[in-house]
Amino acid sequence: MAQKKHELSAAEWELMAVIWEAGGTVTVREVLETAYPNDEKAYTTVQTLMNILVEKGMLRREKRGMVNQYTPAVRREKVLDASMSTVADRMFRGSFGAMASFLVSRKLSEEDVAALRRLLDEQDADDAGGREAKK
Amino acid sequence: MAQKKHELSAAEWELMAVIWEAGGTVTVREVLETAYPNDEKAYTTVQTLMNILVEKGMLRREKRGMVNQYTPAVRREKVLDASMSTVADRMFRGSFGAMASFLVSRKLSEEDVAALRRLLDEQDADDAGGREAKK
DNA sequence: CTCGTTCTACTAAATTTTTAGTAACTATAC
DNA sequence: GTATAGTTACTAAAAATTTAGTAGAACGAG
Repeated sequence: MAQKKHELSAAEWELMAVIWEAGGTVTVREVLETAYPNDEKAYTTVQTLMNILVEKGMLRREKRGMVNQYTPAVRREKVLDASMSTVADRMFRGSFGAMASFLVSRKLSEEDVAALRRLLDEQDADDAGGREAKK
Repeated sequence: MAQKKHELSAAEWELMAVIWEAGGTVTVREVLETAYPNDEKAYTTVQTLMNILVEKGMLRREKRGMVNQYTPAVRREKVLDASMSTVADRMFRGSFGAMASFLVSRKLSEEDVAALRRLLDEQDADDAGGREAKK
């Protein structure tokens, strides 16, 4: 038995990023080779982490033949929602607006800013088109 | 001796948020009462954390009379820079643009979006006024 | 078959984070 | 001046994270 908090740790995010990127089902070997092409971590380390991710409900494990196949059990957006909320709480007193402002004023390149403006305009168009706000 | 990584943990951020907010110099007692008005944590827990924050270079400690006074040794923006970079690396493959887009499309309220747009416009004005890009 | 490789399940240790207790030292209230 | 309340320094243990080893099963090459 184990953890109450099902937040992703740093190492776990590293793996999940690779797994989501892969698109479908992956093995320990595949994740290891993608994430740590120069054996920065041991095979069994990745194996252990992936099993923890199963316990945390982030991955599903299914044995095909001898080998375990892992599939994401949660969409990245869902996890980002939770994680970014945690970050906002921790660093910006819960304000996503403050976080966005920080990014704009200190972190975004000119191209980033231009893209963001385009996104805002699109969103306006959508809103005008009658999409209702989502909880 | 101890840690190599001087990143702030969750509990440490909680305290630093209060301390920066306070504006000046604080004591353990003050931080405890502000952050945990209902004794969610023990006095000595906060004391220990604040001393760890001194070790990490986040606070300066100076004894006034019997009591330790703690002062921020780093500005919040500086720490945010580092921490947000870590978050971007972890969750958005290092892309602040992607992080900002995520916020806009999934997290910001209408008011947040409006404020963000104003900020972008201001920034445009500044750029037009001849401020050069900052590294 | 037997050998070497690969994989799994299980175990466990090192590190970091989180929490708090204890002993001893003041200041002060009386 | 002595008890008390608040503070510090020190210690330490629980919990979570990170890392990896070991034993044994299963597969493929020859």
